[in-house]
Amino acid sequence: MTTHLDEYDRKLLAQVQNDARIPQNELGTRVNLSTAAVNRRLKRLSEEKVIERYTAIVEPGAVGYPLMIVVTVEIEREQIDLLDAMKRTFAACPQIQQCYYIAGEWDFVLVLVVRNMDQYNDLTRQLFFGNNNVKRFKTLVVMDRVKAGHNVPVHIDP
Amino acid sequence: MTTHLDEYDRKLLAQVQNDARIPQNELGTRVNLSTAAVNRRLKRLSEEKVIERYTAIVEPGAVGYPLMIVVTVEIEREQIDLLDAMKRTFAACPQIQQCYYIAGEWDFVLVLVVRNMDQYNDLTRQLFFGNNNVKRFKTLVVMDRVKAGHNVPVHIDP
DNA sequence: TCTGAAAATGGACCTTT
DNA sequence: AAAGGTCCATTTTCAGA
Repeated sequence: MTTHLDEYDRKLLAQVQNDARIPQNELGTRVNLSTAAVNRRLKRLSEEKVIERYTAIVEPGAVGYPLMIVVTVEIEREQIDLLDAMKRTFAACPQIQQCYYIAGEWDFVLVLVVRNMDQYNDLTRQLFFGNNNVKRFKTLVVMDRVKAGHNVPVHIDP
Repeated sequence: MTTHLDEYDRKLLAQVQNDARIPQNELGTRVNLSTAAVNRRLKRLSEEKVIERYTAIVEPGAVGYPLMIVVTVEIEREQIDLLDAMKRTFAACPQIQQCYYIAGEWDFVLVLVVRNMDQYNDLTRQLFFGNNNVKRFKTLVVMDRVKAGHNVPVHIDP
């Protein structure tokens, strides 16, 4: 397990989740640390994989993927090798942004972006109709991305 | 609409989605541009909001939020002010990472992270049972985060 | 925490198409 | 005009004392 995170670490994480390009001296003034201390802490947080990675969030519409779709998938049999193959297939599909394996009525939730409905139809053929371990799936078309991101609350209480 | 993106832009976007901390001279050698050209293009992509923002991805388990849950929500009435109020409530909840307003059987899909089931129960009271515009909701507990991110495919064909 | 070297960013200016 | 390249000043990072 990770070394316990103190309040400085939490404040830093809150900041860099919002904006990863704030310079370390500015972070220092915001959280009341020297630049060097900020530098060491961020380095440690990356090394310990508390910070997994840094990324640029691209607006899908701007690059020609204006349509977002959530899909729930039920499979036929939860045989381990079939399951793993399925996970690999989903993970390898560039249009699939997120894939979660879940407990309950459904087995997978996918979040994906596509150019248009035609492309989504093609994908359903490849991923679902073309896979005889898929029992059924349900398509939920996103009308409004109200909130998107992977920000994790880092404060003690809430 | 945005100025058309050329192949350089697409290559740069692919790179910075994977790792936003690659220095611009390294990006330059990878895509065959000078550092200054890379700098100018990234600046433009940010200004045009093709790049929405830069962020650090934090591992939820490392900060005490090991449990991820997907929730589908059906509401009673799609009255515009009620809907907006609901969106604001969901957007303001720090445990909710993503909130999508969708067409079809359900009205919202939420992706959230919590410390444990107790905290999730508390949240359901606040967000769902405590809101009389929520007709019903379904809880999908994530067992495996197979793939997570917001990477958008940036290449022309696929 | 402070200091300084090395690295990275980003603007000025000139050249090419 | 639009975009690339080189050069250089400023800013940022990051390690040693």
